[in-house]
Amino acid sequence: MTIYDVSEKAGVSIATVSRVLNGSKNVSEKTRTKVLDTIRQCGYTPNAFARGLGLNTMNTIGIMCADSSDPYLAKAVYYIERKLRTNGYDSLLCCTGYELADKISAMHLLLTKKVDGIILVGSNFIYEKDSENKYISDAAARIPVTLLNAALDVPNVYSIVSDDYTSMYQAALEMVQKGVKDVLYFYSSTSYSGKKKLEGYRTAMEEQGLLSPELVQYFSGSHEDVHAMTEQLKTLKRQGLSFHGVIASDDILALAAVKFAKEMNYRIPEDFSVLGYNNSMLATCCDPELTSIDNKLETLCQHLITILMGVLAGNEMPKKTVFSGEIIKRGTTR
Amino acid sequence: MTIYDVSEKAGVSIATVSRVLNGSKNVSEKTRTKVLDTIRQCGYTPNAFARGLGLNTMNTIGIMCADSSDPYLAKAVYYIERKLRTNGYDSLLCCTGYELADKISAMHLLLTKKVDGIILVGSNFIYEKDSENKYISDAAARIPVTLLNAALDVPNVYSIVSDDYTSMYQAALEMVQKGVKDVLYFYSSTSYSGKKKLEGYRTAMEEQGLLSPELVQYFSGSHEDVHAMTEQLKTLKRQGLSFHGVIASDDILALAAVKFAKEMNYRIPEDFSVLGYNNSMLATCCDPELTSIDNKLETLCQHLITILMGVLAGNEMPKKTVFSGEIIKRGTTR
DNA sequence: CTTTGTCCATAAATGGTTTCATTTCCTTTT
DNA sequence: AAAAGGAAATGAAACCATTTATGGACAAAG
Repeated sequence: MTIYDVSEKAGVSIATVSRVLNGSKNVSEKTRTKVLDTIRQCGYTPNAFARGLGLNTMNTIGIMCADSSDPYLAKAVYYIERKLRTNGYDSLLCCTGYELADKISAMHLLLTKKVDGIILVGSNFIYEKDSENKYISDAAARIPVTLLNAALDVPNVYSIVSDDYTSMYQAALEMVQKGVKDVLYFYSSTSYSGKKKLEGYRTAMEEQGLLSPELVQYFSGSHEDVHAMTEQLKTLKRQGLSFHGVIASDDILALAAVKFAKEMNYRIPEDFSVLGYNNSMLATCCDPELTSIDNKLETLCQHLITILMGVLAGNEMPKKTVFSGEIIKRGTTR
Repeated sequence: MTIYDVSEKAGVSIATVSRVLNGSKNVSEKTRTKVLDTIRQCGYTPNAFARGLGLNTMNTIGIMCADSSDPYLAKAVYYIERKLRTNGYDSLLCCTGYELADKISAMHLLLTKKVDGIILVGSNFIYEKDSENKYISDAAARIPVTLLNAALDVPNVYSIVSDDYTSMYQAALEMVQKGVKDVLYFYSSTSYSGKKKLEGYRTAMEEQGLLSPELVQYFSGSHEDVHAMTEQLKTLKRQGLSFHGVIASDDILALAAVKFAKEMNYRIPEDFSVLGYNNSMLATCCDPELTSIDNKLETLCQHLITILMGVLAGNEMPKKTVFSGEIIKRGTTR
């Protein structure tokens, strides 16, 4: 069943069928109903590939995500996909992993498939060196690229970020002011937003004259291995490091800190404070429940889609948008 | 830059360029290198839409998932996407939500986009009535459909399931045999696999003469609302229901049960046993850690892809494959 | 009688793949 | 050595299903 069959059956040209299909103005009511009837009768649907060829688009957006099984990124992908589809776009998902080479090849694949835009979900797509971000600017030379939780100042790249720096700065400041002097920073990511968070903590502690290198601890193990995280904290304790609060770059690290505190028989939050990040489901799974920073993921995603749709419609759009986070106070802080 | 430009520059016909591109046999080594050189020189890439039109495929698989932000489904989507791509297929993701109407329209969308196959991730796509599953058989009349964690006996539909019935049966039996007589079943899903799990519990309890309707409790609230889950258990207790063990259809429900037990000052597992399902990250986040049933998600996904690839290659493939689960013993059971 | 505007058909363009026919070249036979 | 046969290499053209530009027919208005 092709547009030719329809045109023949309806006794009009294929151009007229196309016009009816696309709601073009110059079609008489009589012809319109006649064509629509024929289409309904024989259940015709336009061939998507031919349509793509003619229009040079199939209304598809490429979503790149290092690991969509990470709960936070999964939520982002979910929001983005739903909002894209309500805007008439479909999502081609690429889980790239964390290797640059794999990201580059996934990017090539999406460009080859002729998507209309690319969304990079998560801060791990931006690297230190400009040369390592070339794959992004190259793509942006062809189609708009949007970044969630990362920023890059390059033409045709649009960044949507939450103000992780300030969130962490305030969180650290608050914890110190509540009397926790030796606050350990526990992190597992050196990505764009990972750096911002660390910077926020550092600045706050420095201003209070409390910054110490041993209090900044990197966890290099698997992202889901709560055991190993707890173990690392225990080892630090055993080595004589004193800390009565943990600010974590992530709820799961925070959860490990809570586990650690319990095993040490500290009272939470009286003897030991913990602060997480992302305000994920884990925060309410924990006992006591985690105080965590919410970075308004859905708002970020909504805005990202708005920006991308604007760009695709040919409008001028802001290159970088910053949203502020919010500390959700629960049981692990005073 | 089209295939015509390349053919002109290389002094051959477009057919030859196409043959070189697709690794056809009948091309002399001399022309092959000449064409490849020209292609490299001018950085030509075939137009994906034209290619799709010619081949009637763009090597894309549609993935439908009610809620890809659910950790379990997110993991499944992640595995599936990665494995698809290593097999040369891309993933068009559709998060449908739980409404049948939305599933149907997402299905239409995927068919319109001419994907080569459809994967339904999660057991919530199968309904009681045959008429409600019509959207699946309709799709299967056109392209292969594969089901993860659900089964449907319809031509061109391939089901990959874990044996939830037996897993639950054994888990319930074991708990009873360890001396927990009043085991409450706590569930939140009435999907295909949800029913199988409940059936497993029911049969085991019935065989022991311990089945009681009040011990089967449905949670109707939000999937992430641990509070409400715990609250429901507390209410039951307050109403005089006696239970010293909970078998949950999901780790998060199990986690709520652990919270409940702690608030009641029960010792786990001495006074109170809990068993979860999915062996998710939550299981090791909990304190004590959850005993949980692992249904080998990655194996299921791997097999699903193998089946789908086989079908797409034109091979005869098994219509239904069943894998058995495994109880991962941790701290919440004796 | 010309102009304007509406409606519609024709034809070109989109960028590939594939089939079929033809040429080329090598081997075998006479 | 010439002819025939066959396989490999190549090109021309058909085909895929649409959009869009162009232009023609016809009716109403000036």
